[in-house]
Amino acid sequence: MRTVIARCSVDYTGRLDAHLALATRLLMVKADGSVLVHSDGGSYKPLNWMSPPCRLEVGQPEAEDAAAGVQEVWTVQNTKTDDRLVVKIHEVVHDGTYDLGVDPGLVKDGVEAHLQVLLAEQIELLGPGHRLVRREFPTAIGPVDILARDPQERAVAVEIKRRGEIDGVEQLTRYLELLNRDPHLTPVQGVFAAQEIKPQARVLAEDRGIRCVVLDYNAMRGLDDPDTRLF
Amino acid sequence: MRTVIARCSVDYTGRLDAHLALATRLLMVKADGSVLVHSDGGSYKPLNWMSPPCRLEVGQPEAEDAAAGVQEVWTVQNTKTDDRLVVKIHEVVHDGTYDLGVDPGLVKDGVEAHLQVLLAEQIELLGPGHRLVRREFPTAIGPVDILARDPQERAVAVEIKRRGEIDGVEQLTRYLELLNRDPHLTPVQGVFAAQEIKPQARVLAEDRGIRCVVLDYNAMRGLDDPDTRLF
DNA sequence: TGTTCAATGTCGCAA
DNA sequence: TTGCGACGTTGAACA
Repeated sequence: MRTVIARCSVDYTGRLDAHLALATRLLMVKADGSVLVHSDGGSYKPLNWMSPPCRLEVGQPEAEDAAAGVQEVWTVQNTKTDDRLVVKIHEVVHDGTYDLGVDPGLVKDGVEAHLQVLLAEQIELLGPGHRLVRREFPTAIGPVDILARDPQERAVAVEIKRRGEIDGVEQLTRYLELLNRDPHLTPVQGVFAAQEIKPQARVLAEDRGIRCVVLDYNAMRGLDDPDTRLF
Repeated sequence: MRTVIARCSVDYTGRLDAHLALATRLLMVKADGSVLVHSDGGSYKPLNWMSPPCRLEVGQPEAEDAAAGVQEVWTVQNTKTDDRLVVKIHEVVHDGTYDLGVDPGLVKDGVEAHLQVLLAEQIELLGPGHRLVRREFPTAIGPVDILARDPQERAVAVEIKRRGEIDGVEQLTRYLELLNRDPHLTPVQGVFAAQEIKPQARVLAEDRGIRCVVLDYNAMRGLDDPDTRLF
């Protein structure tokens, strides 16, 4: 990992063309040759960057640029596409190289998959007397998150999202249409389950006769076997 | 802008929970208090981060952590949500603070919009005798990039992409299906115009009777009024 | 301020 | 490799 604080201008050519006027910025050069250009604000997204696989070449400026004060020109060329990043460095404020080693990586918890496992374990959150048929119930257009039976043995198809929005309702609608063609299943009740359900999604779901269930992730996890916790 | 190279562990709690085991990483602290945690690889996305608005507080470790070698604990709390990032620092390899000033910001060029304007001006790139009806021709599912008429006055719908891939062909197909329902327009010829067209996209387009046109952006811009150039 | 839509999206998984 | 969908998506345009 190399970090350079430098007054520089930057040009990107590739899927679009983008230009950064002369200013002081942080340049981050990673072990794989990728380069990030950060300013002192904004989000986690760099102002400009080059993703791997790519190669960084450091060269001398042409006469015109040299006359304008350019000390060094970095050319970062993607080795697979024709994307290119050119950094013209006018002044280096700081330059450091550090050995970071290999990162053990990020461990995530709380994604949709975990919600699905928890809801399968706690299927009565759909209502008393519900019974799990299976998770990832296969259909021609992909698996339904959960298939269950209600106390009257009627089929219930559940679509789970962390955040319930309209596209999730559309997805469930497609599943329901398909599942209802199966004489062993029809009529299939739809349940849209999410930690948070957007008003628009709720309206659309209920208009289509789909029941909405808000899941309390922390409560569900609290009931969960602690051995299955990730950390 | 402050950059710290440190051996640290990181925990995020918020929309999900995520954990980074002890390793050496780059911590970037921006002027607005936001923090990025980068490893020496991967993409431009940090392993973990906190977006503004947020506040960084530096504190002492609890007894147990101190015994495990923690020197310092950073707590980065989002001031609007309950998202929180906790960085436990075991060893600082480098610590630097730099004044970057305000960034003039990114100037983008060559996006789809500019190609659209240029092609509208140079509509005969579709073939001699073509005539522009309008850009952003409205349909129920969104505007078509360009609607034109060929020399025989037949409607031509154009979808423009910088890089022509399959999803662009699908998009145009949906527009064509809709436009062809209009008796004043049907039959509508489809044209898929891009600086570069992927072989798969070309095959799919031609299979559907959609014509492919490769645009030479530099040539088109050369014919354009230089006053409209961005930089 | 909230909503919708594009992004140099990125990332991960399965076919 | 490619296709598909989720993302702590982010970010901008627009109502």
